[in-house]
Amino acid sequence: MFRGLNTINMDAKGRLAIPAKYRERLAELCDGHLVVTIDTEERSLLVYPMNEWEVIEKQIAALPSFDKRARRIQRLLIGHASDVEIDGSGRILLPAALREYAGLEKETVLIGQGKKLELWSKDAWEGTREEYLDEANDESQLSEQIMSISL
Amino acid sequence: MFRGLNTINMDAKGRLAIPAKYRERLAELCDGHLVVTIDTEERSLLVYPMNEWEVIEKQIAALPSFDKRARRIQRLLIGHASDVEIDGSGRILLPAALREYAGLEKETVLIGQGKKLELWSKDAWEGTREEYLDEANDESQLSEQIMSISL
DNA sequence: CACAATTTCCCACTTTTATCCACAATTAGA
DNA sequence: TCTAATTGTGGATAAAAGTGGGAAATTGTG
Repeated sequence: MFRGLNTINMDAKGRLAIPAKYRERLAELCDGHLVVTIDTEERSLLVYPMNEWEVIEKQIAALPSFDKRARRIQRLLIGHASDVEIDGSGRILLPAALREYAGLEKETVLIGQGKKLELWSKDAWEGTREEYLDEANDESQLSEQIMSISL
Repeated sequence: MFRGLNTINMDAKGRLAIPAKYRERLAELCDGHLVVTIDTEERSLLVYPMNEWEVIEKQIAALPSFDKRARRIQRLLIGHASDVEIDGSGRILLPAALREYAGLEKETVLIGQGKKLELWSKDAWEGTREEYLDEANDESQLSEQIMSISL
């Protein structure tokens, strides 16, 4: 499971150093071969090890193609999915289109989310996080399922 | 079960000495491998032995990922969860982002809470404790379940 | 086909992190 | 109360990771 939050500076060429603690696992899992796509709910990016992505892609591709919403999801997710390799210095190069979508400039935040990672611009993340915290304290908004977890 | 309250000075590098009385147990339970994340209700941190954390993480990860509220909780809890190891001198290094979240500077309070520990800045803890005491004396705020406990 | 622009690869430098060690403070025992 | 053992604290140093930039290779274009 990927977990935890890492702030990473993207350089002028759009290169992003993957935290060293993740590299070994990524090398094992997928030989450093990742897929980056957009998160359709937030202005952020999703980063999958190739093996995990393939599972997701199959599910998306299997959606009924006569369903308009399904086709939209397919266009968005598969359409933006970019193959990306970890280079000799542990960095990936993010396609300009994806950088733009997520508003990435220099300061970014890479967040472990179980089987995948999420990538945010630092500013966007900090703003969004405050909203989340407010909502997490509003019990009326939480489902029973969530309330039942005893931390 | 962890119980009791310990005041600990964090050093300039963000290192925190785990009370000696906990060390042996933590070595047995999880080989000194801990996970620290944020408490979403208070500006404090939760410290879990790895084995306990894994139980929690599974429950959180199992929430339906198409539910926005669930995804927010996942982002907050799993996203801030940091692996941390007890070093040769019995200390852990707290990631800067978590220190910031809980407003930890130097004086901190580590509080035993059953299967986990909570970490507060001393000032924040003392303020919050007073609030709790006031509320606990206001019987109208207590649920039947709480009232029924015979101390 | 030549040239420009972009991308990829590689190397060197800087910064950060981890590990180790030494000493101070505290506690427990005699 | 003194001594010994354990715990707390700070810092030095070696290793690793992060960062930037230049040259070579590739691609696109006139």
